[in-house]
Amino acid sequence: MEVYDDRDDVQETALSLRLNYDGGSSHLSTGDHPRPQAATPVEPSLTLVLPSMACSVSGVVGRMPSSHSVISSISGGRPSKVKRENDGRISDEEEDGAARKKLRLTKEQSALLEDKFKEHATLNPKQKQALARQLNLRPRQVEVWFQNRRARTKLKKTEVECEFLRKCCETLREENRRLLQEIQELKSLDLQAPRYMHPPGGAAAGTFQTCPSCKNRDEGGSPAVAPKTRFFNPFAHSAAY
DNA sequence: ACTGTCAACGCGGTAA
DNA sequence: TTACCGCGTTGACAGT
Repeated sequence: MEVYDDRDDVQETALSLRLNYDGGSSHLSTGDHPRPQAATPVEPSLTLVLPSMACSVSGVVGRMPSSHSVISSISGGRPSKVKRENDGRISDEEEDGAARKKLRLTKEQSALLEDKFKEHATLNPKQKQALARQLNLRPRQVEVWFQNRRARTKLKKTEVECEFLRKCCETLREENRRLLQEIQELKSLDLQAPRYMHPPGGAAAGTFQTCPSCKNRDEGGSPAVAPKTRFFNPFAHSAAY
C-alpha cells in the first residue's frame, strides 16, 4: 500500500517511506488480533457521543477522495526496536526489517471514524471490515482506533465528573463555613440571652426556665415548634428474616 | 528540552 | 479456544 503524509512539510519524507501497509493478506498481523472472523457478529449496543471531541471536517466525509484512497499517513522518524510478541507472531514493527513508523490518520479518515463512532461506539466484525475497506486501513487499525476513542471518551467523562465533584465540594465547603459562622453567632447570642429548656412533661426542671413556646403549649396554646421529628432508621425498616 | 497527543502494543478478563 | 474489550503503557511526533 502506498503511504503518504498529509502534512505538506514532510510529504517528501513520507514518500520515501513506502511501506507495505496492505490491509489484506497479512503478514502484518498485529497484536493479539490476527484471528478469523467471529461466527456471530454482535450488534453494537452502546452509543456514546461527546460533541466536544467530535472532529468535523467539512465536505469530505463518507468517501475518500481518490487521491487519498489508498493512503494512510505515516510520518518519518527514527526506527524503533523490532519486537516479537509472546505468541511468536510478528508485530507491525517488523516489516522487511523496517521499523514501524508513526501512523497519522488523515483528516478524512479521522472524520469518517468519528462519524461512525457517533453512530455506535463499538463495531461488529462486518462493520469493521467495511470501514477498514472504506478507509484503506487494516481492520486491526480500525479496531484500535475505536478502542482508543472509547478510552478518550471515558477519560473526558471522568474529567467532567471530577470537575463537577470539585465544584460540589467547593459549594459544600462554603455552606459549611456559613453554618459554622451561624453557629458561632447563635452561641454568642445564647451567652447573652436567658436559658430555656424544653421539659419532657411540660414541667420546668432544674435551673432552666421554660422557653416561651413550651410555656404557651403547656398553657393550652398551640405549639409554636414542630413536634419532634422521627429520624428514618434504615435498619428499623428492614424485612424480617 | 519539555509536554501533549495518539496509534499501537501487551496483558488480563470475559463471553460464547 | 477464540474474539473482543478495557486498561496501562510505549514511542513517534508536533507544538511550545
